[in-house]
Amino acid sequence: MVSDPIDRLLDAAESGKSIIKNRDILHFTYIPDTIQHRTVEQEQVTQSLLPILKHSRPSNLLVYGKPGTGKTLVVKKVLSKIQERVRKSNFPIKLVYSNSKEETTLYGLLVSFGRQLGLGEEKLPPTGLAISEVFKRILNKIDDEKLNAIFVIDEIDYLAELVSKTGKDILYQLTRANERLTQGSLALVGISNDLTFKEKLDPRVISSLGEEEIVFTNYDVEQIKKILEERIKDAFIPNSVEEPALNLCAALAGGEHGDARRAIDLIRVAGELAERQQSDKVTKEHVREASQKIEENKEETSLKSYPLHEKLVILAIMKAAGSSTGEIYSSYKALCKTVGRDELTQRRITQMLSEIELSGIITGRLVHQGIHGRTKKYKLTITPEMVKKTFKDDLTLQDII
DNA sequence: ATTCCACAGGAAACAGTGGTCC
DNA sequence: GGACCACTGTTTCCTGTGGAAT
Repeated sequence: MVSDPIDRLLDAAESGKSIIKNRDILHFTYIPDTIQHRTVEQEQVTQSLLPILKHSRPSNLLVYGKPGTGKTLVVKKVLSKIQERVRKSNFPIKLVYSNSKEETTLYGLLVSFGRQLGLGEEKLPPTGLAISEVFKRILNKIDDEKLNAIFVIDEIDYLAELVSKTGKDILYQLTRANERLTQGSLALVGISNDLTFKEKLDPRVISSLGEEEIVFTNYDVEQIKKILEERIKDAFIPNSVEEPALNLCAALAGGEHGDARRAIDLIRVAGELAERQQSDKVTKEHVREASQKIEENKEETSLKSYPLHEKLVILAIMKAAGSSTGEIYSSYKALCKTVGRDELTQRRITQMLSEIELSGIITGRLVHQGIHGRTKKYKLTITPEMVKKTFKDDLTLQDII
């Protein structure tokens, strides 16, 4: 009897040889207790939002911390607790959360706020209005319903960037909104990964936005280890994660930025790998493998998500490794010709190259060649096979790979 | 000491899309 | 149906640059 490979895997999965008993726990945001190592910060955040309980407007608040330090979770937890208490006292506060990285435009961010305040499509169309008009409608809504709104703006550094790029001073207007409100109030909670982002802001905004500031320090390796241990206790069957594996996991994530999110991802993937290999323990090797796999996945997804011209540029670099912008550009032009697409200007391609460089798929090095001018030499950081593998599904590219 | 290369990369303008408002 | 708006991806124009060659 020949066993079908699909059946074999399904049988194995069903036979209960899994060492992860609750997968959900292995996601960063799952248990509120992820942030139990953040008691000081929890207190600080609560302190500064306390005025809400006394029915007055709290100070604006800025929260800093590197990714995976639990800052968003803390803010959300505190606010939801406050909201719960306030609900009983029938003092209407309205919590509004938005992430400026997900809402890629100023307009989108404001609309997302408006939606959460209960403005429907007819009051707040998804496009077409002037930003100042959207703003006015939001303020009117707050005033009309005598709301005490709290806007939580996650990754506010992105918003600051948008503001400086477009010249529309949304942040300034938001901080001054209370002067225009007669019935309601508006408080801001900004969350940022970047401690230096304030430099980009208008000083007037800084003074009112930064009324209170709280910094989340990075987790150290010991703390990450504790966090992992707690998760492992609940998510894995007992004794299925070897001590060295745990240590390595904490070291890898702690060494980077003290990123608990990454640590938890790592142990989850390692656990899944171990299961797939029918191993009953998660070993150091699994963690190493997981770390590598996460890297590769990142590369693959970012490669796949590039639009056509970016892909052509990457292929051009691949065909002429270690070459200068000029060479890449002519190689790119040739590729455009073979696939029958109009080529973009060199200026645009230089820009693309720096964009791709940011993602880490290629690296560039500025070289001065005396009379031969200066140029930037690029090369791939991933293997050409990887590129070929991910691009081979793309019909337009099939001929040139 | 000057010149001059081969670009880097900033700023602004533009075209096109998809929408509102009156 | 024309004026206006936001936004994206691009083009156009531009200034700046370190060191080999002269």
